[in-house]
Amino acid sequence: MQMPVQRRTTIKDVAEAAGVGVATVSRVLSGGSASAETREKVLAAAARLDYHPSALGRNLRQRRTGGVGLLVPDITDSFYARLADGVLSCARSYGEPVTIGVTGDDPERESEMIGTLIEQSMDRVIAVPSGDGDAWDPVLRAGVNVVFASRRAEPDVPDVPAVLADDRGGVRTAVEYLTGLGHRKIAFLARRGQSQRVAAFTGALKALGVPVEDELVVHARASRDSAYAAAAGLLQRRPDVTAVLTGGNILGEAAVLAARELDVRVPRDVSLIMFDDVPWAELCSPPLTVIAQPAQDIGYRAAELVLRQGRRPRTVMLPSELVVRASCGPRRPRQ
Amino acid sequence: MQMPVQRRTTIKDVAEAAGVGVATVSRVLSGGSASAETREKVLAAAARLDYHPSALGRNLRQRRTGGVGLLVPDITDSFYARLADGVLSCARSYGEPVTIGVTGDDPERESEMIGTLIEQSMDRVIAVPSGDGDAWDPVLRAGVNVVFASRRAEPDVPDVPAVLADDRGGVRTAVEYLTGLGHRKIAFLARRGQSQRVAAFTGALKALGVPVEDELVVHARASRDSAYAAAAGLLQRRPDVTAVLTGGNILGEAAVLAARELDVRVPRDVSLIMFDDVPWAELCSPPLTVIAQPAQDIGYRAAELVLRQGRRPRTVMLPSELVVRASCGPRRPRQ
DNA sequence: CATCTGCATGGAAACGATTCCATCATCCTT
DNA sequence: AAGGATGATGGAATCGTTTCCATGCAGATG
Repeated sequence: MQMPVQRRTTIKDVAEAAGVGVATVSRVLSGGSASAETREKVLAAAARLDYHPSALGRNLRQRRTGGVGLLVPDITDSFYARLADGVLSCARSYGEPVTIGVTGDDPERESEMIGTLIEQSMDRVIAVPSGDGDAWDPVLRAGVNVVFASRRAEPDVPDVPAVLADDRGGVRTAVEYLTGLGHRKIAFLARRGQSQRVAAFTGALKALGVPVEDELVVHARASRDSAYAAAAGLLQRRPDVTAVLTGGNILGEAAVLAARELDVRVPRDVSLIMFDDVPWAELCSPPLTVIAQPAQDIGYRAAELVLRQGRRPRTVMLPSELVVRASCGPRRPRQ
Repeated sequence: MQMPVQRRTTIKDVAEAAGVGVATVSRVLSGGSASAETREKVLAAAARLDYHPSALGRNLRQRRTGGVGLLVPDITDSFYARLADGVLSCARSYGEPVTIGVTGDDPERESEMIGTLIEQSMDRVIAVPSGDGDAWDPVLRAGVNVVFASRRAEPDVPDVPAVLADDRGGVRTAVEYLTGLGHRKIAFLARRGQSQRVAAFTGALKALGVPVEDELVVHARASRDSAYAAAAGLLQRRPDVTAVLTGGNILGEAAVLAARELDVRVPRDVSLIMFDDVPWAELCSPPLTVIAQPAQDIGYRAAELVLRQGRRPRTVMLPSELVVRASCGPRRPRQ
């Protein structure tokens, strides 16, 4: 049984029903000037016919698609999910739809998605940039309003505002905390694209007079498998390491699993601090000490920046916070 | 410094550059018939001008927006995030953008988002329905291709296919497992809208000859707070309960926290089974026994259904699986 | 040779909104 | 009372595509 598909009621129908011209209907509906009497008639007709303006017509005429595009590396990662939630929540209050793309932190896929966005004439985009800043050139030239969230592109793209968490501060606090507990051999498990955090890490070590070993900064790709391999590799290769800082919750998860698998006790054998507070950090055994990031806020603020016209600051910095639970202890050599 | 915004190159520009008519360009680019020579000229011109067709123009003409709409209760919930990931991954292979809306499991918000979808002329929608099936009437009448994921609307909407996990089977296996361990007072922590699972739960109990107590089915709203309140309330009010089944991972998280707070040991005092396997279930202390759901698959299959034309089955049922870890033990009275 | 078939082609009409501009009525000012 | 300012109004152009249809040409068929 096929339901008859009814033709969409257009502005023309409303105009006819109200006995006025289409221009008048458009004006009334978008808040232009009109006499009280006409306004009445038009609104009545629109309601009677259950008229909903077509975004398509409007967008074509205005040469822009309403709504905002959002590009994140992985929607399955709690951090990006919360970020997306912030964007969605802000966009909702503006009545704007949000189109999401997953880049997998792959520059090529990112370019592909950017292409789609241009094709859609999206003129407002929030992105966690994965790759090459140069990929954003065509977008900017097309007049798209871009805001970066959670990190900048590299090489950096000037004129694009960014909403960031205070990585530097978070890392410094964490490193100070660990050295305070006596740790000297501290490793950093990073994902590609976290050069900002890595820089903050080595900087903090230097500032505290702790020798920096390049080999203690380990890079993984964005997948769970790669994260696990990196974590397990580090723990096996360097039994002298007594503390690990992970650049994200996927890596933190991998570190916990790898430690458990290799029978390395947390925090007895190694202390662990994870970037990003997630609901399960508290449920974990032991509960994890984390550097909390305001993921939802980052998304919300970025959306505000992209949706509200007006002066746009170059950078909005949001605070990170060290949340101490039970995954760190005093240094005890493992060997 | 303001970058000059360049005018978009249109099909007309290409036609001019290639020395042919616009109709011909359109035909060549969308695979229509044309002589080899013309095709050559057109493609060369298009490439030279870096022409990207505007989705806006096409959509208006074809009276439909490409892409698919996706409505989920909460993108922050790992289950829905994975479901969304499945949808995104399938849609990507079709080159279709995905627009996401969060309903918060609130029928009113759902209606609002449905309104937005219609306004956008989205003609393909995947939804985890929150409320009233009747809210979907206008959408269907507008000729939109809808597929439900993870659950059906109630009252059910005929003619809308659904991709579901085998709740019934999962619940039955779990209940059999618990009764096998000697449990008789088994509670179900449900979220609103999980009547399907609740029915399966009471059904399974009946089939095993265990008396059903209505009071042991507790309902919570979609928020973390509400989930915690429900879990804590249950554990305090009914010290005779020795096993708890939770209808989702948020409720599972709440149950673990509440138990810990109230000094109820898992699995010594109560056994716990959670619906939906999440990465942290293994990291939890104790590791949780769960009913795993193929969230990503559900999303992928739903997207396939909505994107691929052709015969659409009324229901696609995907298997659930009981993953036994360490959160269940033999019955030991708490009192 | 006349006609028919088939194909490539381009002009023009949609699609549904916004917005420019010309028209007209009304009211105020001098 | 004439002129100008103001505000409401509707016709028509526009956005960038697809698609209908008429045209013209080439080759096949009677």
